[in-house]
Amino acid sequence: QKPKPQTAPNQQSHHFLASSPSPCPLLLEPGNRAARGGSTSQGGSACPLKAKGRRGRGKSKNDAGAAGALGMSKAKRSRRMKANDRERNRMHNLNSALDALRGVLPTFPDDAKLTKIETLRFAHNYIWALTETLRLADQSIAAAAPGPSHESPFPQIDSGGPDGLAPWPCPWDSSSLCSPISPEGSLSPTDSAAEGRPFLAPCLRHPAQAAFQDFI
DNA sequence: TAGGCCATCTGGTCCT
DNA sequence: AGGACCAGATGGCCTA
Repeated sequence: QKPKPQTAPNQQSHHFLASSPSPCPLLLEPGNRAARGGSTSQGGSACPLKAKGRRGRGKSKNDAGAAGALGMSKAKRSRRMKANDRERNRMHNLNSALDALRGVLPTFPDDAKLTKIETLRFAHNYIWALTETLRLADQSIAAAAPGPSHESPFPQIDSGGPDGLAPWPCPWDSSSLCSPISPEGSLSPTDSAAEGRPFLAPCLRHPAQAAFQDFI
């Protein structure tokens, strides 16, 4: 395993929603990912063909493989090549969406590009964090102005979704927002810890999050 | 050199 | 039938 620099795995969780010196409590630590290998020069590039002057990557059966020289009929080969083209396009679209997602996540400018899995995990945790922010703000307002007629300016995300979704109780004590790590979660917060990248751990009770989990 | 990350190819399956 | 989606395989690039 590649030794990842370990720097306070739960640091960002600890100053999450607190008066943090960081502009955003969810920022990934730049040192960690800056040390990660690999993904800046080629990974997720909008145009992979530009990578190191190579024309394409990986297997090139298109040229000499099964779809090429082997006994594949011209029609079949044509279908295969078209399918390959669509698949390439589909993956490019997926990567574009991933790039767009990276664009709205708070990271340091000089930070290394998030990997795909990091992007998804980070986005998941970021959403969770924002949700918690809203919930706590709502709690504060409710405490300041108690009354039956109180109408919250914030969505009541944790008390039943707007679309009739099941309640979204977070399994962790809201007073200690740090380290809501669930070892059972397929988002593998432990992986993040092992990598020295302190992502906020997921809250997987909401159906949308379950779907997100499936997606990952 | 090993391991991580990634793009691409490919065949199978499901959907329209 | 054709396209979308998926997962496995393969191999390149990069860093420690």
